[in-house]
Amino acid sequence: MDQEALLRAAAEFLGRRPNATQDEIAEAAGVSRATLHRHFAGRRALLDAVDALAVREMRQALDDVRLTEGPAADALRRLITASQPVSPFLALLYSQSQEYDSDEPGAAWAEIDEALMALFRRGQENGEFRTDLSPAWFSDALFSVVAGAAWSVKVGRAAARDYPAMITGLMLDGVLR
Amino acid sequence: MDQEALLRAAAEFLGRRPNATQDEIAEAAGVSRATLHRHFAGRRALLDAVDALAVREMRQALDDVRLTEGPAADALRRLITASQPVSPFLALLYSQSQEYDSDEPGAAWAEIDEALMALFRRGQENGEFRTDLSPAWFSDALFSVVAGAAWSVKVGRAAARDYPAMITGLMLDGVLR
DNA sequence: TTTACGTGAGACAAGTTTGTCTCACGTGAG
DNA sequence: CTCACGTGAGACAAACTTGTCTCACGTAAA
Repeated sequence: MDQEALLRAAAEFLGRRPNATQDEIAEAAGVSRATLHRHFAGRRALLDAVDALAVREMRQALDDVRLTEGPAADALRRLITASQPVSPFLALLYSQSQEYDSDEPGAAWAEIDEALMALFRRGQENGEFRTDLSPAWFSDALFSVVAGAAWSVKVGRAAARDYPAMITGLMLDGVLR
Repeated sequence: MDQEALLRAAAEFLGRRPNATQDEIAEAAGVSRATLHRHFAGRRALLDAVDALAVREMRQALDDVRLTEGPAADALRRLITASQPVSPFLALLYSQSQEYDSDEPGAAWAEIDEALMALFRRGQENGEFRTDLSPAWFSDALFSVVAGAAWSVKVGRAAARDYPAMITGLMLDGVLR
């Protein structure tokens, strides 16, 4: 198992069980605790690596989908689709970045949050999106819904292939017919 | 501090920090660890009590709002409003109920989940709600959005008084104008 | 074949958390 | 005033987790 795959497995498990012990994480990732330690020298290092992975992937997603191009709703759809690989651990990092003891991860997430809010603002300013709810809420809600969808997929309540449509449908149009 | 207030404070803190130690929980609740222990004899007992509190409050909310009466959308609005007191720790319990080691809490949550899905199905059958997304997803999404809103309120990104409108707006109508 | 490397298992020390208890104190009621 | 009660602080043992290391093994490449 290469380090990236190990890190991803650990991240996904931690996304579901923030309380997991190093033993449990290692087992879930299919390696021994010694091996986990060899790759990530301690829990702190592992958490930092998970955080860095999520930030990197979110930044990549933001770059790839070019949030500033085209209609805001289309950009949001692209982003939702691009978020799927990081979705199993996204909410873990984002919400805990507010509880984190280190300044740097928080700054990275703030930047990502700002990019999302800018997208929602753009949509509001050009008339695509409603203006009675705040961009900050939209950003938080998107993270929440992404996390919820990841969880649904993980526990088998939804199919992975439905991930984009589930979120897009709900975020853009809501449940009303 | 009476036991219920202590439990609620602990639950809210745990909702934000599932990893919190007993020391941290006690401090957040404004009591000593010894006192926390006197009320809840150990972490297991505390978690069980938090779970029972959330289940009780959700059941109360479901009873109060009478999900089977009136239009499904109105019932959903009533439920969203009624969920506010339990929102800070709802997602903690619901998502962890799937990871729980005890059968009973899972069963209680399954019952609550079923009531929610029944509401969404009712809405779909009578034409109020879209049918292309599943009631299971709607239920999961509601829990996620409720949790996200609670978090937004807690960290000051949204006002508590806006809680119902934030969720109702997003869940029912989405972000599109 | 040998060598290099990565690994798991197991051991052990250190660190942390938990469970539990005692003592002293403060508060409110009678 | 005394009594009853709840509490925090502190102590300590037990349990658990973490960090770290060594040894033996398996695998792949030369």
